[in-house]
Amino acid sequence: MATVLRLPLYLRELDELAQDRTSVVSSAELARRTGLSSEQIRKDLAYFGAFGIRGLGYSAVGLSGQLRRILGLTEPVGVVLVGAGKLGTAFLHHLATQEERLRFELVFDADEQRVGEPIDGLSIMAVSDMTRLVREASLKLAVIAVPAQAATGVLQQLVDAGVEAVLNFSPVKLVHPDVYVRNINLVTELEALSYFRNHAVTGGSA
Amino acid sequence: MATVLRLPLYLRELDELAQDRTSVVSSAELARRTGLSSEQIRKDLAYFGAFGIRGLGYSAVGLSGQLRRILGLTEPVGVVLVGAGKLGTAFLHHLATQEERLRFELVFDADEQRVGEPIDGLSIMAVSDMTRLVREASLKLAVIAVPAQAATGVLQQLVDAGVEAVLNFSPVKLVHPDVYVRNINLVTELEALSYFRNHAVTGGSA
DNA sequence: GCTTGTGAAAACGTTCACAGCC
DNA sequence: GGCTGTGAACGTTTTCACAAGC
Repeated sequence: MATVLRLPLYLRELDELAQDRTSVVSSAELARRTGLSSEQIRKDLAYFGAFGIRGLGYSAVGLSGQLRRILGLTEPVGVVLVGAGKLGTAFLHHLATQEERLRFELVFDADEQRVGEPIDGLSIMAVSDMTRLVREASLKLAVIAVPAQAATGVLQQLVDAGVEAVLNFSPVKLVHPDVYVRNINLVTELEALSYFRNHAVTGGSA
Repeated sequence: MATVLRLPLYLRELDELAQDRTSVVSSAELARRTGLSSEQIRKDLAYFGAFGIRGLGYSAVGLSGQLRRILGLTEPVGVVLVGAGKLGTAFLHHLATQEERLRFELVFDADEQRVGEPIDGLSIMAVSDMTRLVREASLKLAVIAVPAQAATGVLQQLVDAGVEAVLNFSPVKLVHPDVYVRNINLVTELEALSYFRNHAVTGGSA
């Protein structure tokens, strides 16, 4: 659902506004800040309930709390990273510095040589221990950043370990009947850019 | 247009199949390989013309050529990277090793200390020279991987330099009337994952 | 017989317009 | 008066069903 992908965007703005605990924000103001339309924001929020006050707007603190509840981010959520190559490492670092609600707790890499290597406060673990360690830590969210040929196997191992949602950066589209997989293919995105350059389409998304 | 975002996916599979220059592939086979439905693939391809042969399928070599033409990738395309932090560097490396149709030709970073630093065969340039150098190299595609507060300014400089399409990884949604901007917000994607974990939605996208 | 190409239907997402409420 | 919440209109994307062609 497209709506859900926008909630974190709102949350980000609200948390900034919520530093003044009394601040009230209108859908128009959120629209300005996020680059979306105000009616879209109202529709998105109304889908989950009536959080606003007519004539006034939304309480920043209140709405932020609602969104955190909806997203399941009321307390920090642990994430497992598989693949400590350049991309995985960059994502790990990105998250460690930019986001406190989500936290990588385990990192795995297929390269035995690198097991034990410290990386942004964590230590690389061996994939052979993955299923056990992920299960023991009760991690439900995973990021896959491994080469194409390893991706399918890694996904199955993660599902076996109890993971319930996966963000996949490997260049193969992963699908699994039991868990939600979101695929992001960076090369594909860039190649598609080339089309839009030639066709002067303006605007964009996400 | 959703169709365009899938063309690179087809291209990838076709190029693998096209190693046998006589190979012919059906939409069902492409569907299996890409995780999409066969009718979707036929619709996508039919949107740009009738490339198949009824009863047989599509010539891998022929269709690959058509898609390259449609995407504007018949010859290598130069790309400029702005922001040589962890994320930008990872993307640079990723592209250098995984994709020969697109090639980063210039890299910029705001940190003066890093100007001249070698990076995957390129040398980091100063942002102060960006507009001039990008224009001289006639680059039309750009990737932005800079912190939020710098993103808007960088986008405008790139547009001034003649860039026509942009892939933006900074956490602010960029919009510009004159060029196509595709925004990818990694933190947002991961936060949304948390929702899908809690709601047992299966499947995924892109 | 097998597979493409396509109109029609359905699902999904966004925008519009305004009634309802503070 | 101002802003939310929502039904209706619109547009896009996907799925269905099948006729057309090798």
